[in-house]
Amino acid sequence: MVETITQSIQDYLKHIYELNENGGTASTNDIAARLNIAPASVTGMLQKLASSNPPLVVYKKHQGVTLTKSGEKAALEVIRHHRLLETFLVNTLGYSWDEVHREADRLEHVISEDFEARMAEALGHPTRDPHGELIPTADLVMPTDESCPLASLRTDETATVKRVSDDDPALLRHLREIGVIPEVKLTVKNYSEFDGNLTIKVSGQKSNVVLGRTITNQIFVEK
Amino acid sequence: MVETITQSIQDYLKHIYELNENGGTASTNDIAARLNIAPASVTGMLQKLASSNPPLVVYKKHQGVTLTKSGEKAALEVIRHHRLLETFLVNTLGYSWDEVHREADRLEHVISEDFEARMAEALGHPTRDPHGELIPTADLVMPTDESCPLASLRTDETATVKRVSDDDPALLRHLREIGVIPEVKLTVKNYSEFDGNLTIKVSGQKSNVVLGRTITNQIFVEK
DNA sequence: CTTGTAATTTAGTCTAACCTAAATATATTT
DNA sequence: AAATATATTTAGGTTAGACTAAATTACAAG
Ligand SMILES: [Mn+2]
Ligand SMILES: [Mn+2]
Ligand SMILES: [Mn+2]
Ligand SMILES: [Mn+2]
Repeated sequence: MVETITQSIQDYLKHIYELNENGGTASTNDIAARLNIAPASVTGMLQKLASSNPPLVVYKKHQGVTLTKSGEKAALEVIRHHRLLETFLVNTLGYSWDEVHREADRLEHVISEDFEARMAEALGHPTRDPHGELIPTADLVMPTDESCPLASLRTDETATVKRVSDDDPALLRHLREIGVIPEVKLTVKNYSEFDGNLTIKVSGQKSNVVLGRTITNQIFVEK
Repeated sequence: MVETITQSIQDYLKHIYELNENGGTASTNDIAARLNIAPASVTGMLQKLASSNPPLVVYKKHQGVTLTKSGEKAALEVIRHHRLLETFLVNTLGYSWDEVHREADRLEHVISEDFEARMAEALGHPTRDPHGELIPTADLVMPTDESCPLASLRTDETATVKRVSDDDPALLRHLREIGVIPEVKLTVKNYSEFDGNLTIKVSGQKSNVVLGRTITNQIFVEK
């Protein structure tokens, strides 16, 4: 009696997965904010996901949710679709990295497993999408991510950009302009105690850039 | 007050377009059969499409529907998506021609106009899909089709295959095997008065094949 | 430990798109 | 022209997934 995983449910699971990655449990409000849906509607859906067979989330009133094993598999399936699609759109159809997210957000729900496999094959089984985000494997295992926010670095530390947040096209265009893309090396020239600004030397760029917390929290690096 | 054209409506319009191409008006039952939906539900939808703003179909009780100009544009938009997608799946992802229809039937509703344009560009603005069906132009005009059913040919007539019906994967695999694909030449060696069977010599194939009415009505040729 | 605020849940509605069963209109035979 | 068969419509109902407004619970600060 495995109920159907609709497109809507897929989006819930995907966002719960991402919230779980950071904060532990995903709160009703956070899910609502991400999905642009009223919190009351989210509560209804969480109850449904928790009492489906098999349950997709673990839910206790007022305590948010975590994914069950089944829920996680379903989430990783969608995330794999999303990230392979983004890679495919960039490599095969010449999209730029700030344009792919919205397109992938719709396509992720309708491609077949065959389509997924053919993309992976055509792309040479990539492990990261154009924003550097890790692509779950075909058997739905998420590789471990070693990166930390650029915001956590201090003066004189050097690191390699691994991934950047993909949901703000304007930010992505800006990052491309200042050369902050995956696998690029950078050095922190200065840290400001007061506002948290970082002055950064990006490898291959002439002039330094100063980046605020909002941005440096969306860039992930490995030292 | 242009109401939203949902995925469901897109499918109605697409099938009404194709029914209009043959029979003039599309009947409730024919639409129902094509969409696998109860006739009563189709009536409800037709009433809605007729009274939307702008109206998408012309509907008078018990007399079936035809598309309005707006309805036709919306239909051609979906059909263009569908046929470009089929071409793209074959050319870029190595699908065989019997596998593409189902995939395209889902994707056609979710790709952006940008995706459409990029596909067309990448494919060199094709005019026919893998089954030989004509692709509406970017400004949504359907090229005129000069072909007639193979079933209408008689002994000693020669013609070029232009397109074949795309919705039965088993038939498509069979046609590929006997060499009946677009742009291939063939000659009618015999016509049977009784069952309508045609004996065909397909260019490039060793032995003749005998094809029944069900098949020869789904193959379209130009003399 | 009380009180105010923020988060969450409940209750009641709405819409799109389907369904079945019954009623009615049209078409085909006799 | 009537009788029958087929096609279509009407009526009433269901489900998924959203909404708003009101009620409740949890949490933080005094
Ligand atoms: Mn993305
Ligand atoms: Mn999505
Ligand atoms: Mn097709
Ligand atoms: Mn479709």
